[in-house]
Amino acid sequence: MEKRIYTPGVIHRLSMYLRYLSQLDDVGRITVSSREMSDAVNVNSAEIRRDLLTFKASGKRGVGYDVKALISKFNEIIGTQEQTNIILVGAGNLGAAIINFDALKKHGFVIAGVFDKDARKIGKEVGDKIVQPMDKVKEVVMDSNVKTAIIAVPSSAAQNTAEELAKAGIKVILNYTSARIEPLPGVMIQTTDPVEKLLHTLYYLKKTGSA
Amino acid sequence: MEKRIYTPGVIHRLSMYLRYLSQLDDVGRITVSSREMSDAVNVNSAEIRRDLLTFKASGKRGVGYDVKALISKFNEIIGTQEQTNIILVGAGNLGAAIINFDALKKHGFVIAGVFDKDARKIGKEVGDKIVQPMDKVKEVVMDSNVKTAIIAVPSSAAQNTAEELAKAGIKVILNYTSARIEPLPGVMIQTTDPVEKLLHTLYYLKKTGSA
DNA sequence: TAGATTGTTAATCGATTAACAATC
DNA sequence: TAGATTGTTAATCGATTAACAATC
Repeated sequence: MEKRIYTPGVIHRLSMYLRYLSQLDDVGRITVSSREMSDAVNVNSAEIRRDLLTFKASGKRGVGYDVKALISKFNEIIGTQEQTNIILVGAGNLGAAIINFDALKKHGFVIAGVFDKDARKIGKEVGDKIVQPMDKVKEVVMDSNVKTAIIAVPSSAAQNTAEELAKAGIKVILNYTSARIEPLPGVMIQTTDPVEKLLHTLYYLKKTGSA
Repeated sequence: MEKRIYTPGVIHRLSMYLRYLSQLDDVGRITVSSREMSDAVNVNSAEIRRDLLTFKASGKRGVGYDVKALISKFNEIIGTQEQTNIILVGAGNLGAAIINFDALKKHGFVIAGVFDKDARKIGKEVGDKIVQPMDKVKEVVMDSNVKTAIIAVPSSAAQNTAEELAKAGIKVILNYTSARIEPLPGVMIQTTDPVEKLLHTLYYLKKTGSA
């Protein structure tokens, strides 16, 4: 597995490149220039070349880059090969949406268990997973060597859920609610508001009068 | 309405400040120092002071900032007052999750209509909205002066949906799927992958060996 | 006054972009 | 060769941070 760590900005552009390159590959394109990629993904062509440089992907002057070579290079960097088990707490709409995102699978993350507090949800099938009660978390954490949990419960339940997860041995919590979670000893907490980027965009559109 | 446009970075920090300040206000705190805020939201205290400067929020040296004053200032900047109507296409899990985010409401965005192609979903209640068929989009766009639509359909349907929306008079599309949408004349398209930030964080954790 | 904390400047850091020689 | 496009350097831009005088 590629060991270098890139900034979020670079990784973001990388996913955009990948998306566009897959489209090209689908229609049988062999090479692509930084100019073309620039037009398609709206990133300055010099920046693209510099990115490709840091990814150690090289092209042919006067010709461009090999589409398939870039795709396999990028997939390697994103780390699709190595599987990482995570669990998901909260089988509501947001949780269900997360289960169904193939982007997670595509990036090598496997949802090893889905949990919910709501007795009515337990035993139900969501996506291709069966919802389990919270007291099963510990077992799954041990059995599947899980360190990371995504919290997608109602904001009001976020803090409680985090504390339960900490007790069950979870080391990293991705808080996918809009509530702040108080620090817990020995646990890394990352809050990611699910609509944040949507809001930024809307905010921008509103201010510029386009929305 | 405050007319200045701030960068996504600033707005992101602003929402974090707001979240923390509300907590303080709830427990009756009157003032807060940039140091305290810094500890709570993990942003350098100098940066916080500079942010507050650009927001034209002032404090008292040796004391700190007034909590309530900051809150109302920030709400003003985010533009909660002025309502903007938008529509949502796609009443699946992701769509339902979007409807239930009060963050949208809190920032002054009103979902004026929810639409879906799937005949089985039409007429059903999702959140507090009734799902309508796609051929009603035009009507709602006209009646409620809607320019902006959020697309939360399966990736495979994104392009088609965008084209239909363009025909119905939509000017701005927020593509909340992981598919790329080809440019459409007269329409601004913004793609926001719903799990992107989640993936970045996971990617980072994986590479550092913490996940 | 003494201690704390703001307001603000200047330094640093990192990311983006322009430009162009190298070379296919 | 002529045209195109990479690879790479240097310039620019913007965001973050350290530092500290002003002042509550």
